Amino acid sequence: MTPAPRKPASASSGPSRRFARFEDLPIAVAVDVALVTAEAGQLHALLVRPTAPEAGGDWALPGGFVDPSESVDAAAERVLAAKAGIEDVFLEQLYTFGAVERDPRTRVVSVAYYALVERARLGAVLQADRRLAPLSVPWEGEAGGRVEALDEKGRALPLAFDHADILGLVVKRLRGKLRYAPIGFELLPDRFPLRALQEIHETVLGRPLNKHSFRRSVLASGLVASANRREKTVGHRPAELYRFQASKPRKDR
Amino acid sequence: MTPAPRKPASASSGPSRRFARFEDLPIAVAVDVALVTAEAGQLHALLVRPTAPEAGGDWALPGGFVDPSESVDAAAERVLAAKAGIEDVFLEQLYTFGAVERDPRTRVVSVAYYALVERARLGAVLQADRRLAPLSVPWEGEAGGRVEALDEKGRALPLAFDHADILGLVVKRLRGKLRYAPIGFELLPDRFPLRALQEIHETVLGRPLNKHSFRRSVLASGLVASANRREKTVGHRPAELYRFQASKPRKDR
DNA sequence: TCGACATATATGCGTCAAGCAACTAAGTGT
DNA sequence: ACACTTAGTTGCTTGACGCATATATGTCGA
Repeated sequence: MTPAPRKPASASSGPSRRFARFEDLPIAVAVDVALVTAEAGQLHALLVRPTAPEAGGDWALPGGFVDPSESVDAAAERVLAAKAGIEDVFLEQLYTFGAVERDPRTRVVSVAYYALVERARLGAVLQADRRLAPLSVPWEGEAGGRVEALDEKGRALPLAFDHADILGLVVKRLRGKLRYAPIGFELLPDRFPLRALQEIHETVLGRPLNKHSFRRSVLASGLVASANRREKTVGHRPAELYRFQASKPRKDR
Repeated sequence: MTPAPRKPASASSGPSRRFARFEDLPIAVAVDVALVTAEAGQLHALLVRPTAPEAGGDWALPGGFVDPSESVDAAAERVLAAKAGIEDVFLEQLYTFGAVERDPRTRVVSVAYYALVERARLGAVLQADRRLAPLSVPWEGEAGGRVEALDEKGRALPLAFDHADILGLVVKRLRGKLRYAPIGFELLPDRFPLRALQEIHETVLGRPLNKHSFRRSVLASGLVASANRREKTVGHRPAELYRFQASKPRKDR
């Protein structure tokens, strides 16, 4: 999974070193955040190139160590704000990666998060050092579900550590969550045509959905309300715009 | 959420203490394992009384600190084997609890796991210091979903730290997972009547299921196969016994 | 030995959600 | 006026699920 040095750094710093108190155990706690959006039928994630060549110069998810005075959740928010300038978005813990040698330098346990944001909010972030890379998402049933990040020519970008695994799990989580949670709205602007929501779902699930069925179920869910407005189009009938509505007036289940 | 001392121990050991290397950051990494089984229509979890009165003498989930030389997953397995004598069971990461003051003594980030096992495998474990406590499981839609552990008289046992939150999340996870994963079999012996599987599902979901529908969907799933055997009963028709079958010969979806 | 009893298993049918296809609606441009 | 494109609707079919009821298979007691 990771190249080169195999022994953890803690071992090389003294095999018989003892720690008087458990809070001195040399395990660093970090967070990695996958900032995901959808555009043109593909999922995209924000990647940064580490300034230091420690990770082999590979592209990486924004991340950082957890400060002892902050909660792990707060660390994820801080990282997202510092490295992407993004606040107040859907941010949820994904999974904790605790393999011994996931970082060849030293022992790091990383709590991975994923955030969802509409594409338009990322404009200011996309600079030289930071990029929004499209993800090559494998078919749902495929073994492993390993996800690659692609550059502008469709080549796979080398990802640091186990960050490809993290992205793979993000996609799995999104697919599972879409079945019962309204996460599609996180990737859309305030007002949107139903077709855009369907495209989001199809992008996440990786398969086409029936227009009538989708429309029927979304409207019946009570999660959307008409904005009494229409989109501006250039050669065809404009679609009605909807907005997300938190209330969920279904009977039960 | 937790009583008494509010300041983390790291602060009291020197407010301006610096750490030369990030691996000396004073955050301890621990695992807590909820060992869950089902019996008589109720979920049960294994609780231990800490030998030291550090946690206020409250009942707690089996847990321990992660050793720098082992993965977090391995630590969970080790804790389960050491404190419950249980190996080779369904064991899955649940969530990582990272609030600053979840343990009033010092900063501990805990990776929670849950394990499923059939009741019969727990026999040797239930001793004076360890107990299998029934869980009072709130109704699905209920706010918070906080779960209590009950003693033999139905009174709520005081639980250490945020362990009640962990148990609440276990129940939520089980309910969600039951929809698409065959976790019911983990709680049953090798051969079982379908009625027992339905009882497991009803216990986890907290609501009755239609017998015909349940039977139909389970048999259609291809996950069970007849064991060509019947249970031994004492006054009525015996049920056919089934066994879990890994293959899943459905077309898709 | 036979019938009451309890639980298992099957049958029939109504309801509802989802899928497929074809149709109508509302814009722009020639 | 008519072609073109996308939006939205209608009708029908299929399949999953729920409820009620009937039949099956064992034990047990009169």
